[in-house]
Formats: sequence, structure tokens, C-alpha cells
Amino acid sequence: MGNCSICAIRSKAVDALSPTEVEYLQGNCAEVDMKPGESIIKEGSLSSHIAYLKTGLATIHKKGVKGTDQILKILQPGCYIGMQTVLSNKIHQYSASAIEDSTICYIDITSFKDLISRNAQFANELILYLCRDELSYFARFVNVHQKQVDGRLADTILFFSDEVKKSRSFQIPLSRNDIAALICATRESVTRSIKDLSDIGSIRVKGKSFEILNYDLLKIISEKG
Amino acid sequence: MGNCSICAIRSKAVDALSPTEVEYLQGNCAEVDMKPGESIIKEGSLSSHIAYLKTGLATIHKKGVKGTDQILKILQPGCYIGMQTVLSNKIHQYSASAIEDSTICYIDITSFKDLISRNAQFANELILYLCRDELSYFARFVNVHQKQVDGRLADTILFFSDEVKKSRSFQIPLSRNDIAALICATRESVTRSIKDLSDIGSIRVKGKSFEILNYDLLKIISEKG
DNA sequence: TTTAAAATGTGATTTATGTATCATTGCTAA
DNA sequence: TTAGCAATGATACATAAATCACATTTTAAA
Repeated sequence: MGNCSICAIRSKAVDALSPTEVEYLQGNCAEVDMKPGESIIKEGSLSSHIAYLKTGLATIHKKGVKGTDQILKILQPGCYIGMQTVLSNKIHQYSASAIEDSTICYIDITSFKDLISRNAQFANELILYLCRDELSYFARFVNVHQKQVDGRLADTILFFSDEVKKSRSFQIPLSRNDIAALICATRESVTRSIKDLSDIGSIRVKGKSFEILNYDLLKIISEKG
Repeated sequence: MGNCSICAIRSKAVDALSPTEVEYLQGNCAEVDMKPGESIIKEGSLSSHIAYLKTGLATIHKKGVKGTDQILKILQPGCYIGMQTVLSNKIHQYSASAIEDSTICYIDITSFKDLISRNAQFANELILYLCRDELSYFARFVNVHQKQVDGRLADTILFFSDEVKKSRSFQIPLSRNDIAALICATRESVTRSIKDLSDIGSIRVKGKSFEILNYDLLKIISEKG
């Protein structure tokens, strides 16, 4: 069981809670360690808890008409998982899985709802969170449709470098198939695109290890599509 | 100036306000009539108000790397416009335009924020609204990438029939270009796809007038992609 | 270590859709 | 009405990316 009051990466929403409320939250949440590949929440299952990614890295993914999953987002510490579903629906509308060693806090949904109606500032922070989150999907939606595979792959590599790993040399903890599901392409196209970007000298890739050799060039490809 | 307290299509969130709060809201909002094509909010502009679609029909759209706009959503009465931007950002991240005669209520953003921090139930309803909204984008995101143009067009026709016009025979107040921007295709593909769906006898189309001849067939195309 | 299974790379081929071009229709306004 | 312009339809062509099929590498297991 974690201690929410001293949690270093607790959300802004939790910051808005009173000590008593934090204690209440803490009493109704459970911390779980997860290995890559483990399922955090599952599309189609009944939702009794919402999850909070405390440490690690995860994806949310959703089944499409073709039967395969599309990765909607890479989640970093500080993300709520399943909040949209829990509040407006009884069944999870998407899945989430760890892709690195992660710690998840499962929060009882009734308690969570309780806090929302009791503390307007808590609710307010959640609204901000949801707004930001939705705007990021808008940008992603438009980008994915106006860029071709090379541009989308460049986006992803830059995202991992700039936002996640904060380094020019890093591991992307996704299979080629996963990357394809993320950038809306096929495994083969991802392979070819990695080759393209390597051939022009913008990146060096070995398995899951990526290194950015020419950041500006990669940026250009990302921006022109 | 509208009268929020007797507004027939006011949001659930406003339902949660006290009479005094409704009066406060009313004092800080302005009702505007709009013609098709008129801009409700504009991407890149400073946001001082959020909008509420009282009557009519509108789109939200966002500029992509290619320079052209992608339509993110068709808005029906009861939708908030620019809420995501206003709460987390100073600049509108997307545009909205009327596509039929519409009535828009512009709400002063400071007042709106005020109400959120004063009334937890109001905030709670907004959270529900945002959650539902985001989930709809998840579904749309996955669909658009796993269906081809015929399936996406079928989706759109079914959407207008089932959700908007509640009839098998109706007008879609969008140009071919607009439809293309909505289903992530080109004008030419839309034309071809309309011809496809007509040829198999699922629809009859004349200009902007659509009639569904074989609902089940259209549904199959929508579902199989 | 050896073997099996999964993931990845590669090339050939197909296909859906974009691009380009031009004809036609319909609408707006004088 | 007629001119002018935007929207639409239609067709030929180009291409990005999917699909298919198979080789190779990596990983996991025995």
C-alpha cells in the first residue's frame, strides 16, 4: 500500500485534497507492480477501479473493426487510466498495458467519485487534465491523417527522445508491430521507414535501441509529413 | 440575451446550478444567431469565451501540416465549444463553424471557471461531458484507421440519419470537400465512394440530399470497413 | 547447447486512394 | 436572361502503403 500523502508524483488533483481526504483516498487505493506486457485494464471488462500510473510506461489501446488493436497513447507517470470509462460508462472502452516495469495505483471508483463531488478544486484539476488530454488527441488525429509513415515514425522517435527518455540515445520498449499499431501502419512499413530514416543518416537503429544522429533532419521529416 | 433558467436544451451541468448561479451565468453570456459558414471560434485566436451550441449544427475543425483543415466532429445542440482550450490554454486549438442556422451562447470564461470552483456538481457534470466526448474520439480514431473510404462514408451517412436527422431521407449540409475533411479522404474519393454506395443500391444521392435505400447493407459496409 | 517459436527484415506484387485534368452542373449576381 | 465562378463528376495516371511470401535473426524453452 502506497502512501499518497508523501507520493512524489501524485497528481495536481490530489494536491488539491485536504489531509483527511488524502487519507480517505489512500485507504481506498492499492499499489501494484507490473511487468512489461501485463494488463492494467481490459477493454470490455467491468470497471470497478480507475488506475493511476505512478512509475513506468504504459499504452492504452483499443480494438478496431479489423480485430487488431490500435495504440491510442503512450502513458507516462502521472496519467490516469480508465477515468473516461469509469465516470461515464460501466464497461472499459479501452485497454491499458504496461510496457516497462511500472507501478499502478488502483483507486476504488466510488471513492474517487466521492472526492469529485466533495472537493470542487479536485474536480477542477481533473477537468484541466481531461481538457489537456483531449487536445493532445485532436493534434494526434489531424497529424496521423496528414502525414505519411516516415513523418509519423519521426514523430514517435522525437516523442520518445524529447518527452519520455530525455536523451538522443534510448530504447523504445515496443515491438515493430507495436510501433505499427501506434502510428497506424503495418509492421513491414515500419521496418522500411526505419530503413529510410537510417539511410538518410537521421537515426541509427539496432533492435529496440534508437539513436538520433541528425535531430534537425528528423524534425523536418516530422514537420513536412 | 437568452434566458438560461427556461432554456429547453440547457446542459446537465447547468441543471446542477442554483437559481442564483443560473442568474449569474445568464448575466455573463450572450446569445448570437449564426448562418452556415460563419465562424464560432477560430484556431489561433485568444480565447475569452467558451461557446455553447443551443440550436443548429456546427463542426469543429483543425489545421494540419498540409495546411488544410480536418473536421474533428459534427456538433449538435448541447455541445460546448472551446472548453478544452479555454481551461488549459489561452489560445484556441481548433476552430468551429456553423453549418446550419444556429444559435450560440457565448459564456465569459472567467464566470465559467468561477462556477466550476464554486459548484462541485457543476464540475462533476462537466467531467462526465468531457469523458464521454473523449471516448467518442477514441472510437473515431480507431475506426478511421481501420476502415476504408466506403466504410467511413457509410458511417457518416448512418450518423446523419440515426443521430442527427432521425430520418432515412435527409440533407447533409456539407460540401463534398467537407465530407472529405470529415472522413479523412479527398473530394474525388468521396465522389467515387458515393457512386459505389449508390451503385449497390444502398443509397440514393442528389446533391446534398441523401436517402438510405438499404439500411442493413449500409450497416454491413460500415461495420466491415 | 540445441531446438522451437516468435519477431524482424526483404523483395515482389497488388490495391486503395491521391493527383491531375477537364467537362459539366448549379448557383450568384448583374 | 446571361456571364462568371465555385462545386461536382468523371477519367487516366501515379504512388504510398498494404499484402503476400519467404529468409533471417532474436528470443525463449527444453
